[in-house]
Amino acid sequence: MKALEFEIHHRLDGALARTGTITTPHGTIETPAFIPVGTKATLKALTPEQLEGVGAQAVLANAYHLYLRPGHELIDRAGGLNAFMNWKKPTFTDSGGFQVMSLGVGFKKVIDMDGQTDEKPLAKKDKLAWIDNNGVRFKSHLDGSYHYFTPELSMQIQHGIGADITFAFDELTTLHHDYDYQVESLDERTHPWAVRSLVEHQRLNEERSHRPPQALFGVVQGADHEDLRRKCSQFLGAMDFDGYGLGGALRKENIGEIVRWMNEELPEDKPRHMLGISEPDDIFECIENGADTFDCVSPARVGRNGALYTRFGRVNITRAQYKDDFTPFDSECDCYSCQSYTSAYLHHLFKSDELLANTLATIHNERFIVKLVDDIRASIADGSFYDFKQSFLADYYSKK
RNA sequence: GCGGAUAUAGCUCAGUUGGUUAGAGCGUCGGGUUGUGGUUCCGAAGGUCGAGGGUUCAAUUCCCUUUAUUCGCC
Repeated sequence: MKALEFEIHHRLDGALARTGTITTPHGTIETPAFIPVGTKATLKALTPEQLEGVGAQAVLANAYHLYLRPGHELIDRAGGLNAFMNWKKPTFTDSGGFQVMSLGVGFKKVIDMDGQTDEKPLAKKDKLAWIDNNGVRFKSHLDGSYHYFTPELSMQIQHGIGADITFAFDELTTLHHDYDYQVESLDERTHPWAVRSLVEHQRLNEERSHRPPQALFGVVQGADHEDLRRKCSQFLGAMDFDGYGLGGALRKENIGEIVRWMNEELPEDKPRHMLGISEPDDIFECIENGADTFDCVSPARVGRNGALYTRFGRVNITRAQYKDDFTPFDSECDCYSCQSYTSAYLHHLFKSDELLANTLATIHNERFIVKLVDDIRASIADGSFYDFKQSFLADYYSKK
């Protein structure tokens, strides 16, 4: 059994977009696809059946969180992530590399897409991560205990968890780091760590032959510098990864261009996963420029806070206009929430701080983004991508 | 009937010996959220300080009257 197979089915003329299938030991993913995030082996507020109900083809969990609790050895003893969380389809795990940045530099606006923020980095005393060229020292946000992550440990954790697709341990820099730091980060950490991740990964796949083989994606960094993005893509592209993660600080206004720089250099016959992206305009840009899969917490997070997606943009269900609106929130939506409840009821659940609010909002938002990417996939297959993009985005941002 | 207490934002209450545009929590309204540090962050609106009169340069604050609520006693 191979860890991963990738087939390309359709291509978009004049662009890097394609449709295809990623096949893993736990099933197949039709791409492009949106992969919901279940950080701690659950998509908050949803059962696996509900997650499947929104059309999720896979789920992405986080090595850092599961290492701290309940521990990757425990998940291994449970039979792996799929068995542990009762999820039958493919799984991904992030390496913990994101936490190097979020716990270390700690910008409140984590990705800081536009690079223009008033947010200050964490003061030294508030930092929970310290980086060196061998790895990263973390202070657990749960109990304050110290842990030292290396590429090898990240891979051991990700193999213990047992996701089908894992990611190399990398350093996510921000747009606030200067060019020299970006160069140093690639040369001293992200590149050598990718090599070490791959070596340890291959060793673990042999050692753990009783488990289904796992795939490893290298993660491209380089912030918004074309030379660094291309250089990193070439470096990682020459290695024996099963696919690639497109990561790091991405400037919102030219996210498509940055993705193109990477995908022009990366091997065409391997899948590319866009880390942490889910806004509709970003998704269109990234797919057009060759991204195959996406993950992001945003649909779930904003949903739990009462912001729901519609064809005409994102709106807060807590707004007074929904108080006595007895129609479905989105009459065009085929999700369970919109098929079964009114806006007035959703509004009431949020105002009352009821748990079901989280469930219904998460179902709607995840379904919305999953379906959007499904529709984009169909539009590439039938050649209507540009028309679909134009009309969708015109509606979606018509109010802004 | 007598005595006491209380009246400040929609609600529950602060308001320091009288001193610039009277505050908080909750609620209301609007916005934010992009490889998650589980119920979050930001902002806004809203008050003739029960009413009337008086003292004072100045009253939510002191005095008088009155109204309402509430407690206790006949």
